[in-house]
Amino acid sequence: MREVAALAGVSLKTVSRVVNREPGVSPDVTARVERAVTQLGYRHNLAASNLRRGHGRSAMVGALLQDVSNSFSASLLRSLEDAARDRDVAIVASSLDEEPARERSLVEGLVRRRVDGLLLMPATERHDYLADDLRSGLPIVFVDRRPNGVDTDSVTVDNAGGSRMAVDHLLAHGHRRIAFLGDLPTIQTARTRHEGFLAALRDAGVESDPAVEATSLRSPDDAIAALTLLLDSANPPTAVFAARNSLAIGAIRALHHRGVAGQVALVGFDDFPLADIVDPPLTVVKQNVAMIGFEVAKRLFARIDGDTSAPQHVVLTPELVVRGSGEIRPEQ
Amino acid sequence: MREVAALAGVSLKTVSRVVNREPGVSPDVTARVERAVTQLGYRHNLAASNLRRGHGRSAMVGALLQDVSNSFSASLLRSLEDAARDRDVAIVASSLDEEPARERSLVEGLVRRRVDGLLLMPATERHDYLADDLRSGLPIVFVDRRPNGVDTDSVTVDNAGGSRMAVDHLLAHGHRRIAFLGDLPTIQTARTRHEGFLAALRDAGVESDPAVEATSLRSPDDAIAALTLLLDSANPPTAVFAARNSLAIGAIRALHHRGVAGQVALVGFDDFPLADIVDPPLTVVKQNVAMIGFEVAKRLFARIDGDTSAPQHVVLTPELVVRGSGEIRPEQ
DNA sequence: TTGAAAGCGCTACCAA
DNA sequence: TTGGTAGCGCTTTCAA
Repeated sequence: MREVAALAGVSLKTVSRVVNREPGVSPDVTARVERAVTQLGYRHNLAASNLRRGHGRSAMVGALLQDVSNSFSASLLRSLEDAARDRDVAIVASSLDEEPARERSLVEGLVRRRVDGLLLMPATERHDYLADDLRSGLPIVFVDRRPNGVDTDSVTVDNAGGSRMAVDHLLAHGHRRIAFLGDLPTIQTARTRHEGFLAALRDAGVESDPAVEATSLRSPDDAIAALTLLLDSANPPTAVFAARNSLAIGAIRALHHRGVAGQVALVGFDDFPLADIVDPPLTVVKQNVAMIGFEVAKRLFARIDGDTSAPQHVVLTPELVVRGSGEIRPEQ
Repeated sequence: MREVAALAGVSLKTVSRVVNREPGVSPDVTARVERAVTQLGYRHNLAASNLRRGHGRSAMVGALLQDVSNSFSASLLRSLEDAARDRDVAIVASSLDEEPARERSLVEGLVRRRVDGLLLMPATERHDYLADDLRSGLPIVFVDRRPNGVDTDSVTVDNAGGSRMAVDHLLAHGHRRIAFLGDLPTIQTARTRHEGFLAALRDAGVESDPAVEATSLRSPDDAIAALTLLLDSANPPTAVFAARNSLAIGAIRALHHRGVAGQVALVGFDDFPLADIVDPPLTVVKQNVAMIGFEVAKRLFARIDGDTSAPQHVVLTPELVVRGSGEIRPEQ
């Protein structure tokens, strides 16, 4: 910048004015400065600029997702990006992989980078560690899971209600022996979905059987193994509720391997691309990801713009999408 | 930081030493400073730190993908992230959506943020505009598409060769009338895939017919419309080559709608999750995304670490994955 | 082992 | 309309 000023024969401050398009610079000088800028290949340094401006803003927000390569996280990221674009805010994205330690160190890193806000799909159980940052004014919006130990905005879906929809649907189609495939019970959403599953059975007067419930399943392969075991058991389930999309995918594979793809009913939680053209087309409880992303972005940027109202907890209702796999009736 | 120094009764410099874990501070003082840090909720400011350090590094890299919510871009992002994690480098991710103007403005924004390097899946045709930044030492690695007008590292796949594999496979199964579904010819990879398609037919002595070739298809819906039209024509194709994954998805839907899913052969370019459980399982030419991501990250961080050797152009060979849809023979 | 002063690149404030 | 000076939060250099 000093060089630009020298070359254009003006002061530093004037260059600053031109670069920031501040009013009150003669066209003549503006042109001279701009020529010098391109000639020297000068690049404005945003970090230094923001430092001096003092407002402590970086024009960046952090997005801490579970896994940017999974469709749910990726779609969320995209929604946030679309909202951030108009404001020239950049997004720093990272994957947590359900590892609490990683969450904490990534949050730390983002705070050091002075992000203006944080989208957090937490891997931790308790969030007290964020209290300091929240108090100092860092906007944090939780997504998919609610904050615990601190109070800040969140956007979640009604997981228990979603499970209930799935189970009620299977019950309505005559099933009484419904397998449950779920993720780690330490994960809030996984736990709630399991509870919803059990509650729906109880309310219908159907006895649940832990023998057809598998939890702590982390991957499609885990789901394949678990479901295959159940199918091979003496008293196999006639229907399956897979409480996460990757587990539904594993379930589909397992059903295919065992050659019972059209005979055992299956409902998944969480839609995914192509769920309508797998064989048979998958009935799912769908979370409206675009809507979630929209709400999250809305909250986050409202906070960044100075909204200091009480924390809001938006809970969206998922929707049952009927496609075929969930309407298979039990044999005989 | 000043407050921390005051509270701990030491100088600024000493706080700096403790925060950066520099050696040569007595344990006693270290403890006092750390207590003050937690008490005051002090957060180290990385931007200011990097500014003063002068090396101009930000510990961030930019990733300019086509669309972070599509599986190819998202997987690439994930690979880069995994490589960046060990180095405590953050990733700023954005989507280009094939819009050249957006690419330029996003690059500009990242340069102003002084990212240490750039992963670019370009939306532009010519890349001369990057010359200044490259000359000034910004590492840029192109992925999926090669640079044009400037020379810098790239990691791509052999698109023409991949198309050839697909077509040869269909020819070997007796097809002579093969439809082509492709994206905008302005997109380098789309063009090359089309050329590979034509070359394979030519080499096999099969005459190509523009009537069964549809290009400029941007979405699954475009592919559905185009293929439906072809299927309804007087002389419909017996096989389809869909030169991008989203077009293959559209093709599957179209074949289902027309009830010819098991009768018309289909090969896609680019694998995607679940391609093995759609109906029929999709035969594809697969790009090894993890490998691409690995190579990209390797090049990028090598450059950041000061590698100044001549630009490298890594070309990976795709692989035909046989699953069923591509082995359907023409009727009669 | 600790500290004082200078300055990274930039902009706010005030003066000309 | 333009310029000088001070200083954002931090680290470097050199001295104590």
